[in-house]
Amino acid sequence: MATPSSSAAGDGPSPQYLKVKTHLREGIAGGRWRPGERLPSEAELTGTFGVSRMTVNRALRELHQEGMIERVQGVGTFVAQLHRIASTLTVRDVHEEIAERGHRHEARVHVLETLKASAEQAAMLGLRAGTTLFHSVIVHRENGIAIQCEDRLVNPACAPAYMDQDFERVTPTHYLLEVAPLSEARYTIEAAMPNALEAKLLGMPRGEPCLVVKRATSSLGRTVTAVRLVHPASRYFLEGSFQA
Amino acid sequence: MATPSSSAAGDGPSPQYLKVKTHLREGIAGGRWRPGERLPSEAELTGTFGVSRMTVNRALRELHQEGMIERVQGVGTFVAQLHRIASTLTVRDVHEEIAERGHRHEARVHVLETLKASAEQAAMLGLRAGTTLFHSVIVHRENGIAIQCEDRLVNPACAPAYMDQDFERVTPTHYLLEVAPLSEARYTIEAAMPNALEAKLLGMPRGEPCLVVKRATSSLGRTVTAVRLVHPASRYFLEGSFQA
DNA sequence: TTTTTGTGGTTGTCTATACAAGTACAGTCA
DNA sequence: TGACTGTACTTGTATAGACAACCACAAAAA
Repeated sequence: MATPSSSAAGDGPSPQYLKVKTHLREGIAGGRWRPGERLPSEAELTGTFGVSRMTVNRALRELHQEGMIERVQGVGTFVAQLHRIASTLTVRDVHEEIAERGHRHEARVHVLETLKASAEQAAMLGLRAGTTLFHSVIVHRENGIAIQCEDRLVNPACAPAYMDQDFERVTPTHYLLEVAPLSEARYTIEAAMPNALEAKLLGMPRGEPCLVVKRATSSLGRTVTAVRLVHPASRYFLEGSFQA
Repeated sequence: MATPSSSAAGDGPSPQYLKVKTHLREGIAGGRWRPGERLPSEAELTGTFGVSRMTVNRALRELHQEGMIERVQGVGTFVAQLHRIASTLTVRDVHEEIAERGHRHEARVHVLETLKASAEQAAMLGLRAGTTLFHSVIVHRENGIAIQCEDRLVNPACAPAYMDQDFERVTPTHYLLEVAPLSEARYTIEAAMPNALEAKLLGMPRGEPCLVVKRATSSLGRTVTAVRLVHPASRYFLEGSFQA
């Protein structure tokens, strides 16, 4: 959320629905209402704050979307059981990520080829074995230090011109998002040792593990690309935060 | 383009605002509107769907909250640049996670002690060095297989009775969430080699890396606990999905 | 006793209207 | 030319009212 967690700062008058929202949010965070406990009804809050029901409703609806409260039609509104710590983990384009830190991004293309899909590769893209695929291996550097090795398979039907791009200037992620609108992605995050090629390309000391993100992206029901992003443990980690 | 377009379906009449929402969402996912392009104004959508502006506004506001569109007051509504794949990564209580898979969860307490905080430990909890802290090391097993080593520091001021709990029955996460309402958490995810103790407790083969989640949890502005969760790479990974 | 029916309270959605705040642009004035 | 102003359009917020859907609970009926 953008706005001040506590009462309105100097940015001028904050909207009414935000006052209701922060009042409830602070009450929950402060233990005024415990998990499972019932909150005041919309009608009560309408009276308390002197605002219309629609305004109260918006506050409660947004708190519900944020997972802070549960609502049951005909019964009432309750504080959610917060035994989960959920937070949006953003897996961004590595170029953007580096640029945002104010650092220099370089990419070096080590492989850019077409190949016949093995059974395993075909399965990742939902195609038949033997189909022609595009394959690229690119190392990304932040201020000269290798932080990611990107090993990617691409479905030619979704990005026919993939082989003609200059991936030292535009990242495959960026290009593919322009060519095929993103509709779905699945990913896993795991630790692993790099294979020989990856260790060499990343210039990794022997015995150092990697943080590996595997991601498959679909557009309009077709799998566009499957990528394996390998990061040296000592140079890269994911972080996030959760605010109740 | 007439009205509802597509997937309304099955469960009876879906709300009007959802029809507007899915119409726009499908248009964006299908490339009808490209990233950066301008969408119809609220007034136009009002006419197209024959609903009130408040209903259209709700649809657009929710799409904005979901990161699908950008809105500029006085200018218009635009398709967001989807150069990021954001998804809620849920870091749950390990007991719940295992139970959800229908498996058996066991916990074994290896350390449960009070200690004087080192400078580094104190910093993690925002306390002064030398303060008394609680410390626990617990190994969690799924169907008898060790999948997590939980090394935790606890601020005694927030959970005075921590040492009296039976953590083979209730996980520290669960207990602490009951004692101190969760208001904020920060975490990092990284790959690392286990230290000697962790490798032994987890029964890990030599040379296998770990997925490490570090998390600090705050309640009412005070840091309650800092935990390091170590998972053998071969037995544990995180996964998630993103739907546009 | 068991079943049915009403009734009041609650959330979910929708409307028509209103004003505020911001932007873009054409037209006007110096 | 350049600065200013007015107007139209857009989104942001708020209101009062309405009806639907749903639930809990008490009262009435079997």
